[in-house]
Amino acid sequence: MANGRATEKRRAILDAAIRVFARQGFHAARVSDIAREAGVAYGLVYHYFDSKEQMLNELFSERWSLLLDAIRQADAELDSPRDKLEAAAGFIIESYRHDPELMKVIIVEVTRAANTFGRTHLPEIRQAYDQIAKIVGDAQEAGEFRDDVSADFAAMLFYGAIEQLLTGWIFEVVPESDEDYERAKGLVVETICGGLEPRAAAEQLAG
Amino acid sequence: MANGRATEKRRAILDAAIRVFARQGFHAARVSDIAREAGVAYGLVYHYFDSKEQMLNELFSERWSLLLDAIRQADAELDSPRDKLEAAAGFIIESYRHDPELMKVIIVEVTRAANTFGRTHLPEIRQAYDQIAKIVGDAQEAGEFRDDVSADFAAMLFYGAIEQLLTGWIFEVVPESDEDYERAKGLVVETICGGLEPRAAAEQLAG
DNA sequence: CGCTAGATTGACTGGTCAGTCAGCCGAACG
DNA sequence: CGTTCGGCTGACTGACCAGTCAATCTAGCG
Repeated sequence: MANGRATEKRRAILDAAIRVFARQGFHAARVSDIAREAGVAYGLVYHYFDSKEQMLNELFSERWSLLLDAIRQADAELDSPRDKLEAAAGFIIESYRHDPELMKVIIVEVTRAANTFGRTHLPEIRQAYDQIAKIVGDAQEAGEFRDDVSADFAAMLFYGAIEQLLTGWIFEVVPESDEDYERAKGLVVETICGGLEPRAAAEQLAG
Repeated sequence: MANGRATEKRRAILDAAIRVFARQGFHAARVSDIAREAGVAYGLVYHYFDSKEQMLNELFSERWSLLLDAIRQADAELDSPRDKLEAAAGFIIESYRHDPELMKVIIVEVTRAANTFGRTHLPEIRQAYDQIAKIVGDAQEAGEFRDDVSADFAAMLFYGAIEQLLTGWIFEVVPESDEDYERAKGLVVETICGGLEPRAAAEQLAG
């Protein structure tokens, strides 16, 4: 089927773009590099995409919507805020484990590049951020988290911490083991929540 | 004095570069923009600097060494790990308050751009990072911080959290007040330390 | 088999800019 | 007043590369 073939080629180009963007960075990536990597003529790239930038946008949005869904689902299906946050952190870390090149591109070229593409995607990025804030806010109302740290602020720290963690993996070239990933999921949440949760026992006893 | 004049011009170019990099980002910044902003002929830029990149490198290193000194000094002169971390966070936040454009350039173009210039400056960036880890590590040995979270890991979260905070200020265009800055200093540390400090009272009473 | 439409090709163009360079200006000095 | 030298000028060059386009190919259809 011609249509199927065409779709395959389109995908091949997009996948090649991930590899090239991850290897060279968006700016240093030439469209000709992507074409070569995909084993395709230069012009074909422009048959399927309007511009180099559009490829990056598509890669980002495709993946980011999955993240938004995952957080939304975690918020709906889980009870404790800790579990929710762990699910969110877990999804991001799993995304990296599953496709480090794509996550590298997303973080380095979009999420952490807020003056170029991040600008365009700021609304999407904000959504993830707001969802975390909502989880924290709900927990505060329920008395499960202390409320002297604003939910937005807490979300920011949570998000920044995870991003820094991935950035470390991406650039310090630490060869991460499966245990590292698993441990990290728990530790991020444990470290952050330790500061967010009221120290019930101590305060109740003290007060 | 001719020499003094020359030095002045050099500084003017560097300052113009800060403004232009902050406004347009390093990649979109043309050397001609910097020259115009500095009120200087195009060629003069190359009289004082070898390349556009060198200007960015110099801006970064100049400021970053101050940060390293500040953390080192805080570690040496203060006692509690909490105070040390608060001094570190405070210095970064004050740097932003004092010269937001320069900090924007440093964070956006270097610190968070680890595939381009961050690569070059990774050793310097790592030093800051390692100093935080040392503070945490010492606190763990002294029993002031829990030791089931590795010092490197904690440093990463601490650092990522602050960077995200500044990034938020930089891009969300939240008009920050002086109180915001002051509050943020305390809250970052309070939030992170809450998770790092052993809940002494509770555990002692429980155990 | 001839025809059409979409897939595929890659040479070419136009615009952009970092960095160069040949020479001008003005202050200090003899 | 002439000379020198560093500061200073801005037009120019060479390289690079995103995006275009006219031409070729191929699959399927009547």
